[in-house]
Amino acid sequence: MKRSIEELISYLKERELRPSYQRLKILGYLLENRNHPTADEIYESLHSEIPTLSKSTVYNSLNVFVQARLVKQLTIEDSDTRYDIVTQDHGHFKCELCGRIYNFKINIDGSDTPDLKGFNIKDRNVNFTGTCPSCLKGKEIRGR
Amino acid sequence: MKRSIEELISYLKERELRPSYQRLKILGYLLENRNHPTADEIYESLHSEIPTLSKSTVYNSLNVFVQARLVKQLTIEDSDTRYDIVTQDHGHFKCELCGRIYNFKINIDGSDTPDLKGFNIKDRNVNFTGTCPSCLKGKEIRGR
DNA sequence: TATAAAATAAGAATGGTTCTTATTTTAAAC
DNA sequence: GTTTAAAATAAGAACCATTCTTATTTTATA
Repeated sequence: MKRSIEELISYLKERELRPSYQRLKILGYLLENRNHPTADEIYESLHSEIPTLSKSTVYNSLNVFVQARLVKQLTIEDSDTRYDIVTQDHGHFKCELCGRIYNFKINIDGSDTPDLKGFNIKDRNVNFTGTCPSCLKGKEIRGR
Repeated sequence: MKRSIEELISYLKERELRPSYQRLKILGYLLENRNHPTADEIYESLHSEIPTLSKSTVYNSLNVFVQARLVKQLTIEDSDTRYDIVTQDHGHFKCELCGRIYNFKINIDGSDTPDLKGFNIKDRNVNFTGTCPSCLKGKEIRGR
């Protein structure tokens, strides 16, 4: 269900970020599209709605959101930077066939990892790649 | 201890990769420098030794090594692509102050993760960022 | 309403990586 | 050792994701 504008404004004001129209749209997009979009996907989608939207604005806004810990930036493979509105630690699985990204629950915070004794952990990323059940099923059916 | 040329040649031949001089040097570099270097770091280092070495060759060789699963490509944050000769699953911790990358042992293969039931997992990456003990110590001493 | 600070627009610039093509190197066959 | 085909390299152009620059617009405060 779509968030109200007031909710989105709150999101930003709580973090002392000015709620410009563009920022609200970008934030709204991330809340409605939890498929870890790239900056380009966000831009392409909103650009049709806001013809004057600048790609610089999208990048700038995303960077500001990441800085404010409102959004999480993730790179699962290559230099494929994506954004996630769910900032609590969780894993990401990327299917190499269809490219879809699945979230999964993780139980790893590193505090009990001997190798990391004395380290101050700020961010945790768990990223897997492989083949999802849908694509595995497709392969089997095609007899590959 | 430096690996013999014969060992390096074996590494490549086992995977049906032609052991050109440049490839042997790049592979040797990764074995001797297990600090997850970037392509540029590898290039800059070897370039003084092989003045005609091309950056394309470094990228090409690294990509071929990754393809052959001889080397692992990792991206801990941003679009900071690095290479690791240790291909067994393990975690990486990157210090945001000094930039150093630490390896740590992980106990996560996903086979017991309910959310990933039916998935075929090919690669696992666990990446943390934060502050390492050395930098934390430095901060304390400076009274920050 | 006025004003200062922040954000945006638009495109230039940057830099990491890939592409292109001529040349060189490798390896197999003889 | 020579020949030859295939693979790899060199060198720089090209690409593209992202950042930078600066004039203009928007936001928020007084």
